Amino acid sequence: MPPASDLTAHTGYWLRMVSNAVSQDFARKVADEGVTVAEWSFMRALYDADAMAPSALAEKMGMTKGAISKLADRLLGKGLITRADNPGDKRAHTLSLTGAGRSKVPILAALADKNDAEYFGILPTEEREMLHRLLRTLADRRGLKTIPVD
Amino acid sequence: MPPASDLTAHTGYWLRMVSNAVSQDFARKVADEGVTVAEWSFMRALYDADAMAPSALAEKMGMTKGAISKLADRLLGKGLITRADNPGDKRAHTLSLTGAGRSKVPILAALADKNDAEYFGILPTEEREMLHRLLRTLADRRGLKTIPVD
DNA sequence: TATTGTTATACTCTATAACTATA
DNA sequence: TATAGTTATAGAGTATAACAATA
Repeated sequence: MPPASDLTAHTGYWLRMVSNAVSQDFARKVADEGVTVAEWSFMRALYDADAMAPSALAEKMGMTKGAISKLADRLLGKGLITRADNPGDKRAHTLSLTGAGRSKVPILAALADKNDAEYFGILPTEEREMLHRLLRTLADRRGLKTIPVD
Repeated sequence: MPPASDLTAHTGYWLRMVSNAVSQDFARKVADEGVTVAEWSFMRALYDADAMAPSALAEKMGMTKGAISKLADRLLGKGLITRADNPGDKRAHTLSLTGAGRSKVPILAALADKNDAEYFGILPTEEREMLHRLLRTLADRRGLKTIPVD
C-alpha cells in the first residue's frame, strides 16, 4: 500500500477542525436570534455604514451579486433591512438596517464575544495572543480581506 | 448607536478567515482530481480500513447516515468505492475503495501536503509548530475528534 | 420493537449565467 | 455596449424524518 500522509500531520486539518467547531457553535447561538452567520456578517457590515449598495456588500463579503440578492431577500422578509431606490441612478439600490435590525446587532455582537471567550479563554493570555497574532500574520501574508461567511 | 464589538477583535474571525482560505484552495486542488473535500475525507478514512460500515463512517466523520449514503452514491458513480452486502447481517453493508480509489488516495494526500506547505511554510518553523500545538490543544480541550469535512 | 441503511424533503451557501432596466 | 441588480438553475453540504428490510 503506497504511503498516504497522515491527515493529522497537517496544520490545515486541525485548523479546519477547530474553526468548524467554533463556527458551528456560533451558528447555533445566532440561530436562537433567528439569523444565520452569513446574515449576521451582512448586518454587521451595514451597521458601520448608513446604507450600502448590493455591489459594495458583495465586494466586502467576497460574495457574488446573486448571493447578496438572495441574502437581502431573506433579511427583508425578516424585517431586518430595507431596500430603497437610488435617486441618482435608477439601476442602483441601497440597503439599510431597519430599527429592528440595528438593535439586534449589539445582541449578536455580544454572542460573538461570548463564543470567542468560550473557545479561546481556556488558553493562557499569552498563548491566546500568540494564536491571534499568528492567524493575523497568515491572513496578511495571503492578502485575505473578505469577511468570512461560512 | 449602541456599541457593537469590532468583528476583527475576535480570534474566531481570523481563524475562520484563514481556515476558509486554506480549505478553498485545497478544494480547488482536489477538484482537479475530480473529488470534493468531503469525498477525499471519506476515501482517506477507508484507506486505513479494508472495509467499513456506513454507520462507522458516519460516526468517524461526524455526519448523519443520510449524508453518508449520498456521499457513497457519488463515489460509487465515480467508480472510486464499492458497496457490498454483509453476509452476517443482511441489513448491513460494507464500503471499500476500488483499485482506482485506492491509487488516488496518495495523490490526494500529496496535494494536502502541498497545500499545507503553501499556507504555513511562510511561518518560521518555531511559529508554525506553535500554531500547530495551539490548535491541537484547543481541539483536545474541546474533545473534538470527527474529521472536518467542509 | 430496535437497528441498518436508503430515500425524501428542505434549507443554506456557492457559482454561473440569463435576464431586465438603466446608463 | 456596459453596468446594477435580480432571478434561475444547479451542485454540495447539513438535518430531520419517513421508510423498507432485517434482527
